[in-house]
Amino acid sequence: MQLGELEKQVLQYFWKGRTADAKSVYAHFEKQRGGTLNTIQSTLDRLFKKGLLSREKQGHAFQYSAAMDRQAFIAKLIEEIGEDYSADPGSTLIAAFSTFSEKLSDDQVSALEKLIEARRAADSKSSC
Amino acid sequence: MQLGELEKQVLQYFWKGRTADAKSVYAHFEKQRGGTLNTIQSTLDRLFKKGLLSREKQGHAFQYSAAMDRQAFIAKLIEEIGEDYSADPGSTLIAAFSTFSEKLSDDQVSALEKLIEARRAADSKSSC
DNA sequence: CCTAAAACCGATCGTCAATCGGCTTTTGTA
DNA sequence: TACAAAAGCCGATTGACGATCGGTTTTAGG
Repeated sequence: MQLGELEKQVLQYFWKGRTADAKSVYAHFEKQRGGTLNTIQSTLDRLFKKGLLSREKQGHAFQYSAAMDRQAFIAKLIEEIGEDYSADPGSTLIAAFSTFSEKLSDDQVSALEKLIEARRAADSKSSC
Repeated sequence: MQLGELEKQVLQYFWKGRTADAKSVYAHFEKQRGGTLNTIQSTLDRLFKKGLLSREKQGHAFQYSAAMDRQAFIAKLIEEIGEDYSADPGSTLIAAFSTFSEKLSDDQVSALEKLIEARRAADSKSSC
């Protein structure tokens, strides 16, 4: 899932938990980058078609909101990396993430361990 | 770092630990996908310019090999995701990876824990 | 120095994001 | 119900970039 620059920025905007129509999004981005309402509109449409935004008609306009949160999206991207570059996504990614972890602080590594511990606890609960 | 389909395949080829010139790479890919030597050559060149392959002249031809292994490359991609989609790469990625870990088997989660433990041990050693 | 092999250059094609003008559809209201 | 504004949708264009390959230049080795 390769996104363009504007698409990324718009997604970030919706990850703040907002719900907005094209006009509002345009109002937000017009100041910092110019462009026209139409550009925003087609970007919203592209993101919708990619399944990254949800929308619902409300009066005149569609109200858009994030279809998945940042965390889920990033997890999806990580998953894709595995599919693209590895025959055995699981284990390769694990090793790679370990390599990546070299750039994390001790605190962050601790946080990761806690999260894994938590998911493990949830796991054993659901399987009993 | 977005790669094209052929680029990915060529990279995978070199991750098997091989060193090869354009002709050899072409011999390998010709059967499965056709194309010309020139196509392979320019793909090798693109990968070289992207820093993903190293090369060294040997006689007539360049001998190419992977500039970084699969693991390092994937770690790099994960890092880029953080840069692209998060103000705070470290912690967001950690949370996202935890989400991703839901798709891993218990064994794989254990493996990850072991790797992190190992990296932690290496860490405390180097900092003392 | 000459020649074959390899590298390099440049053009073309396909895909896709960004951009935006203009047409169509929808909706609220008179 | 008819109409005007608002919003959506369509199509064209531009700019990147990977894939592809023909043709020219460079180079290594005899």
